[in-house]
Amino acid sequence: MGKTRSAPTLNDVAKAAGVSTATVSRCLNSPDRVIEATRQRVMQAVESLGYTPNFAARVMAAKRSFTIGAIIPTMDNAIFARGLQAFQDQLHENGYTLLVSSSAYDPEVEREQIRTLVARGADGLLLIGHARDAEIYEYLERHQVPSVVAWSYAPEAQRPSVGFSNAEAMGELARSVIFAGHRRIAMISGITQGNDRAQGRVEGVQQAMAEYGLDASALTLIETAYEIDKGAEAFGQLMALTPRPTVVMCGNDVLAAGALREARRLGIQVPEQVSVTGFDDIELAEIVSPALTTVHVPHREMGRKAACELTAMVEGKSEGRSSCISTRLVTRHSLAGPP
Amino acid sequence: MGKTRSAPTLNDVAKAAGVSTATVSRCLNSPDRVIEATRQRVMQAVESLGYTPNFAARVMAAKRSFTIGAIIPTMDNAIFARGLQAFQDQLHENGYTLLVSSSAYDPEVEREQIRTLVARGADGLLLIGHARDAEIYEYLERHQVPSVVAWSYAPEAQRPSVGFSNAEAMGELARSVIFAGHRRIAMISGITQGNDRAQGRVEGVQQAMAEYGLDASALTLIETAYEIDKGAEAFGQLMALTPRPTVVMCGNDVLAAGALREARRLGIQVPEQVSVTGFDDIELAEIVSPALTTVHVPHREMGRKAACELTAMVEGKSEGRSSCISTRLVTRHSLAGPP
DNA sequence: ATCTGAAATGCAAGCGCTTACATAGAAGGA
DNA sequence: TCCTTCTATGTAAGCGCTTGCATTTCAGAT
Repeated sequence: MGKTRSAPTLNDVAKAAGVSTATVSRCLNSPDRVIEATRQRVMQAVESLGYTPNFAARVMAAKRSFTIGAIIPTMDNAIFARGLQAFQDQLHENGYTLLVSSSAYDPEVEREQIRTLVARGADGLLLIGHARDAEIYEYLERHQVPSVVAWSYAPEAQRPSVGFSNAEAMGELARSVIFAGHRRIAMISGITQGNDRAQGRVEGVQQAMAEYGLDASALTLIETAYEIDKGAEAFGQLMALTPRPTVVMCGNDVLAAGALREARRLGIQVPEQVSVTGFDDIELAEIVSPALTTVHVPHREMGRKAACELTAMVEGKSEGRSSCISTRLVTRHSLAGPP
Repeated sequence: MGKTRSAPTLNDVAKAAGVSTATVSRCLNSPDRVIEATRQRVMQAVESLGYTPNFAARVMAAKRSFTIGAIIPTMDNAIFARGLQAFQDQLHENGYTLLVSSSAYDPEVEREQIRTLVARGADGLLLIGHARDAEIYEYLERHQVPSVVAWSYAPEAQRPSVGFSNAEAMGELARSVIFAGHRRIAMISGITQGNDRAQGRVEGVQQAMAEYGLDASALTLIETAYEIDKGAEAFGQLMALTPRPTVVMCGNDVLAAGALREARRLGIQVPEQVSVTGFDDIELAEIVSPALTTVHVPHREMGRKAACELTAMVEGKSEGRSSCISTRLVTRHSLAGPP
């Protein structure tokens, strides 16, 4: 197959330009430390050889990767998409690259991914939610990798977090549900085990019930994975109950979409016969019919803030401050009074 | 600041276990080349030090990263999610890690991402669609990075591809639309510029029309970005036409979901007053109402096949074979005869 | 007991880059 | 003119790992 031209290295560029590798490196990394004429010669060589620096070598020598890692529970649905996109955009603006992996809500997998990302030289990590083995935080500390937690706000934790109070946000929605007259309340929650966001949302509902003098332990609760089909299934079970709940509050919009789909299949009118609510206000919420009454989470804002905080930490400009973003109710058509 | 215990290296492990670094390395990479007793000692040291190999160093020394890169046009919606998930799962089974970036449908960005991924030592690349500068393929060749194209099937191209014929798939749907009696056909397509999938889908409709003796140039076509809002907007424009089309074929389910949303807003009954079709059969298709008549693409199968082919190429076990997967029509409720 | 060959382990040379330090000109002041 | 002070560039030491080759070890054969 003839001469196998293999990828050019710094050295090749240096030779071609008649300078040392140090100069080429400087041209690429701090152009102003090199005189104009030399720089042009070097850049030309780079261009004509089609040189791309070897990342591994660079990371190794510089001990800096300008890469941020993020581990999200799932890529399957849109829950994290918008926030992550904003996170990435901001990161890019700040000169960093994002590496994403998904843990499938499995702590064991997550731990593994964290190690992988660190081994790959991530300068910082974005984590979702606080619930996590202390050992993991120790590991990050040892490797001196800063991290911020998003989708959850807990100023009392020593970890910086950028998010909102899941309990309060859901509580607000629950109060308006109760205010609409509902008393037989059911909830389809995500798995609360090891998921502080899901836990917070359940607590939010319970607190609101307590506030209104309802028996919070009377809340009919089904926990299931955050999938459309699961939401549909849970809704089916709930509708088989006697007496039937008059409202089904869902842990997120995906679950709610499943509930709505099942309602349609069963010929149950929403909101005439039963009300349904969501959480997150992803695009889906507006597409389903009836459009979902839900809690709007400013994902973009959260993503951007998390990115800024994290890069500041990586660059030693911040010790890690938590910030709280505020959610708001979005009233559409899936919530009405009880039948 | 006291003693800063920093991350342990191979060397630290070697010392702790009283062996050479070579032995530790072998323990980790080919355990059977090391005697049981030694291995135990080493593993114990690894464990107690909390050692994680430095990825950059490993890649550099081994010239192998067991990493595959994928550049998809967007992460925003679910179009690529399912296929990519399957791709990743299979990759994981084969012992590889996936790195994903999204190009926002911008060739310039894509080219950059490809370079980045290669620089990061990706052993192979997954690309979406064929339309791409020849220069890019040359670059990949020079760096000896194999690639496979997915979401598109073109056996005549020298690049291996795993996908389906977008034209045929859409053609089949179009034939059934025409068969249902529609003559005034409109289409909301993704941007066809530099997107062979979108082009193929449009051609599919036109071919079907030609087959049935309709004037293919009479197809009312709107090109727009693959976003819900855009789909809604385009649908609005189409409905303002006189005479109104009796069916709106959408380039994918996302666009169709937008169309349906707008129809509801305008008080237009689907499919009584106008029919709507989608493409892809993502979860969304079943959630919207009426549920979409669409083309089912076996994304998972495609993802797995692409992963297998690509890893085979990386390992020198394949020269790169293309394979075609087959789509099928899914009849739901959004398509009926013309009013 | 000695020899042989295979198996286990050690040695050390890189992989491609960054960067502290050394060096060489150039420019300006005395 | 000579010396100081910059500035631009070169030199070379790693970064943490893998791996070809050399060396040691040890079981079995003689």
